[in-house]
Amino acid sequence: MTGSPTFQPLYEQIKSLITRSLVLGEWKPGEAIPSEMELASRYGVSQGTVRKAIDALAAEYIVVRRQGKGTFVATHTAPTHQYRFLRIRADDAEPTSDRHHPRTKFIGLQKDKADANIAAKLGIRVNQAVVVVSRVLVFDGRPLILDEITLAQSIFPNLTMEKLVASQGSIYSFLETAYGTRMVRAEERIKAVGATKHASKHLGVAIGTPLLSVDRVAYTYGDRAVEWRRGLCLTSGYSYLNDLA
Amino acid sequence: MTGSPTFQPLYEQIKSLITRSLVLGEWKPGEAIPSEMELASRYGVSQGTVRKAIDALAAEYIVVRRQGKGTFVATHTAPTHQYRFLRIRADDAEPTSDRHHPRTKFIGLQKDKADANIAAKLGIRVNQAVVVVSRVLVFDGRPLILDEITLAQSIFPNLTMEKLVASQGSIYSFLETAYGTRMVRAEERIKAVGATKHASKHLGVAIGTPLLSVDRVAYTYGDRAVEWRRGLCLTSGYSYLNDLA
DNA sequence: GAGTGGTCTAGACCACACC
DNA sequence: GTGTGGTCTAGACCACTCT
Repeated sequence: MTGSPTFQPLYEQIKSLITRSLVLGEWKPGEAIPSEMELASRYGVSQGTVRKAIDALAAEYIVVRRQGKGTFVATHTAPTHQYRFLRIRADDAEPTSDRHHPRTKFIGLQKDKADANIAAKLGIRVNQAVVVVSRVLVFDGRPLILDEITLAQSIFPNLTMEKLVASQGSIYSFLETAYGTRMVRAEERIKAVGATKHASKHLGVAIGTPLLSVDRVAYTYGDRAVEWRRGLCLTSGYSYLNDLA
Repeated sequence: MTGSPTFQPLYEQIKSLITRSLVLGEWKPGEAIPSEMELASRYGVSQGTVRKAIDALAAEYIVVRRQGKGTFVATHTAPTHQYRFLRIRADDAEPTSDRHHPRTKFIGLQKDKADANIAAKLGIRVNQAVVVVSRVLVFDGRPLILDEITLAQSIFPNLTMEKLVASQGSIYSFLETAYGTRMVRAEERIKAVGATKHASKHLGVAIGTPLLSVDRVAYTYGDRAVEWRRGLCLTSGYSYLNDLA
């Protein structure tokens, strides 16, 4: 007779509890979470229910299962997952080939205040402090992508060029180890644009050259937007890959 | 001591059996497949194992579950799934809004022979007969996408302009009802290019205007490639959306 | 061998659709 | 009410990893 209008399965609730522990940092990226049996007794449910909750988290790449070893908090630091969100591949390479590590050239870092657009995308207030990182990604010696990455200072304080340059690998890997904030998913909006003067300089092409403009909002646990970026991408010999299902 | 090197779970085998029935047309798109209990007794396994097989098929949108009613073969004919693979959205629309049905303007249909590139993509022999359909998709009165769609005649025989024009809705919906071939997934490769003379004419923009070039290979059951297309897409006021996970 | 995730089963009960 | 898919449980056994 309670008449709960919104029925929520037990495994969804368990999934939320596990996610909550991830947000609170009880288990850090790369670490193992407790075994299914342990979690089952902790939450007072059967192992099968915990399993279904973890299945859902594994499907979202929030955790990774390894048979015989345990279940681990997913991370961007592993070489194979460094550039998990990067969809650019050489046209002559296999889509599945993971050997495409670009080299990063940092260009600048400016402190700024959020305008209305960025404030809306990041869910912060207008004029709140942000950091804008500019960089170029170099593939096989060719500068292909010019990125402008905007982060809220409240979440990523004391970010400096020195730290970025010192960090190896992807920026997500760095943010994860330095601030404990892991990017879980992202939304991209793609357009075709002509190269601006600024882009033409950094990518070494003529002004007006067609480029992909890739806008991205990246989210951490609990669908919280924590990054906005715009990438300008040269696509001669390279393409943006997407699987539709 | 048999030492089976490649262990395959029971539910994977059941999944293959169900897929086989789909390929053979035992259950047509839109129809219900037998209940879990029926399939369980047919294959001599428990209901839970059948459930797991169907779960996998449902995750790939090959079948659709409806609580209380049954499990149905997925289809492109439902209004909400007509343009399931179309990722273009108006910038001012919600990404989730499904009200974006474009209008189709067919331009031409030519019979041709597969060149090396198309033969490789479609897995057919060079010089095998193909049909190339040209069309423009019109959004809100504006011509946005110029498509060139290549299909093997062996799979889609007797395709004519009349039939296409007479068909309502998406081309996948038509191919599904007319030939029973359902597109299950697709791979796209995206580049930025300048509008050719041909494209500029049909999209009403200047030559050289930056466009998205979207190459697609679409697959039916069993990962069989059955369509190759190239779309040229104008992105003023509209974007290509992609979710990264 | 001990511990982990992975599979399979059998049965109970819940939520939903149709009659 | 009957039949469907959806959830939850309990237990058995398999496959993998490490010691």
